[in-house]
Parts: sequence; C-alpha cells; structure tokens
Amino acid sequence: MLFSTKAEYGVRLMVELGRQPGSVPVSLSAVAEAERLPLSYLEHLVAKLRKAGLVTSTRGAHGGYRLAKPAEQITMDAVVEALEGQIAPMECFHETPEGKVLCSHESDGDRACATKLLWTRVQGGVTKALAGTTLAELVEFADPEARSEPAAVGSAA
Amino acid sequence: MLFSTKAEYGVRLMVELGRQPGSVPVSLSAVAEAERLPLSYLEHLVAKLRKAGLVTSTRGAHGGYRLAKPAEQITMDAVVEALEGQIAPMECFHETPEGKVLCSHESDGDRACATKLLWTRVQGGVTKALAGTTLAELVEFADPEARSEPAAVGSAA
DNA sequence: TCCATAACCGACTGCTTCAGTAGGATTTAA
DNA sequence: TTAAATCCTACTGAAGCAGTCGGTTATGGA
Repeated sequence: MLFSTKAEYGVRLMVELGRQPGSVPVSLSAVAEAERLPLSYLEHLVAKLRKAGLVTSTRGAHGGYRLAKPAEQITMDAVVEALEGQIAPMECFHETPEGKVLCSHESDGDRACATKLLWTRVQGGVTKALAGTTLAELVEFADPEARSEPAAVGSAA
Repeated sequence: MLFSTKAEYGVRLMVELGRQPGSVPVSLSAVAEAERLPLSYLEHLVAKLRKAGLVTSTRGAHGGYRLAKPAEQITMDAVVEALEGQIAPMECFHETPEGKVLCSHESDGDRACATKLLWTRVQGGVTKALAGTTLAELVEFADPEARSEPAAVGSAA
C-alpha cells in the first residue's frame, strides 16, 4: 500500500470541512460521525493538519475546525505530506529545498545509482497527481449537487 | 515512504542480472557483493521474482540466476509488484482482473467516495511511471558505456 | 566418490510503524 | 457553573520490515 489510513482519513476530514459553507467551524465529532471514523484517532490527524497550516481551530463550546484557506487553493500534495510525511518513493531519496532529488547511493561505487531513474519517474507521477488535484475538486466530486445541508447521518441506526 | 527496500534491492538485483551478456547465470553471492547487500535477504527477494516468472534459476555449482526474458521486455510494474505485492495507493483500493478500480467505501452512504478521484489519479501516475520503464532502460542508465565485462567482483577477498 | 558451490526453504528475531484507546488539561459559549 | 469542544501525552496490540540462521537438495568438477 502506498499510503496508510492516515492519508485516507485525513483527506476525508478535509473534504468534510470543505463541504461546509465557510465561516462555520465543524466539530471533530461531527466529522467522525459523518465519516464513521474514530474521533480520538482523528484528533491526531487534525493536529498534523493544523500544524501544517491547512486548518484553523476554535476552542471551547461551539468550536471546531475550518479550512485555513479556500478549497480551491489547497492542493493535495500539501495535505498528504502533512499527514504521511515527506513523500519519497524510497528511503534513500531526499528532496532538497530547491527541489533537487538526491539519492544516498549516488557515490556507491563506480557507476550511477541504477534505480534513480525509476524512482524519479515514480516520484514525478505521484507528485503531479497530488499537486494537480485541489480539495475543491474532491468536494465537488463527492457532492456534485452542491447541496449545502449535511448528509442526514444520525437519522438511521 | 512509498516502497520498502524490497523494491529497491530487488530492482538492483534485476539490473545486475540485466548487465550480464545473456546465457551466463549469475550467482546471488556475486550480486550481493557487487551491490553490497545481504545475501540471505536477497534470497527471499529473488524467490519472489522467480515465482513471478521474471528470473530463472540453475541449481548446483556454477549455477545462479538469469532473466527469464530480454530486459527490453521486462517492465518495472511487474518487478515492483512481484516484490511489494499489488500496488494500490490505499487499503480500500482493489483492481479487478479487467483493470477496473473498486473502492470498498463506494456504497458508504449516500454519496460517492470522496477520495476515489484522488487515489485513482495517484494510482495512474505510479502505474504509468512503472509500466513505462523497462529494465533495459535502467541497465543502460546504470552503465552507459555498455561495457560487457562484469564489475571485478571476486578478485578481491 | 567426495566435495565445494549454489539454489531452496522455513523459522525466528529485534525494531518500527500503524491504528486506535485512554485520560486528562484547557478553553469558551451559554 | 457547566457542557462542549480542542489539545496533549502516554500507552497498546498487531503487523510488516529487514534481516539472520540452520538446514536440505542439486550439480559440476577433482
């Protein structure tokens, strides 16, 4: 598996926030119920998103979370990276701040690192997919009719 | 990390076999020494490659492994999948034999799975990178001068 | 006929991460 | 004052990773 449930849950959480009109904070327990995910685990994930500056929080009663900027301006590479850590195909792969790809095996003898070409391509494919997808797209995809009322979740059961 | 060292070591192993002219089997210990990787760990990896039909083995003295087909015909999606298992971005993602992508959250309520669009794109990016790279390319990349002599392996020690 | 070489196989181990739980502290609206 | 919410740290069982180890089988050559 390329990613763990951290990315899965975290993205769903972001989508849930993105579905909200705007200035209304959404409580984590509402998200947990809507997506049927464990609240206490979501707490860990949302902390990462907050530290990455992707969501803001309001404490106390009627508090909750909301997006730190419009969903159109949030790309999924930032979200996934906040949740999973730096996205590299391989342990030996590091990206410098200038975006240059380094491989620790580089000087591993007398010839170029055999796998660098492959991992560079994979890295490129993933990065392109993530950076080319905005949160707004996912919100739209999940909820094409753009109805503003939340899904009637608690009613059944 | 997207992939573990299984993919890394396994691909290097394949490249090492690909560097050989053709019909000469290469022993695992030679590969281990050339790439400075633990022999007994490589045994596990090469077993996966053999079961996937990517390499063939010759037992006994002067035995070893060689590619099951020309390096030009080996694409890296097969190699990585043999080593790491099915390549899906997420636990809930399954690919049917016909190549259709399924998501277990699909009927997870009243709306489409929010993350499917994203993971489909990521999956596509990775698959394209892996399937679009042949072993021959990596061999050429690692060894641009195409010298046919193997790296002086056993001579030391 | 030995013997060195090599593939083959399964069991075991220390370590880290994952996925989640638990318990509390702090903040804030009503 | 209190209920609702964020925030924080510590803990836990399970699984996978990265090997190691010991032994079995096959084979070419002396």
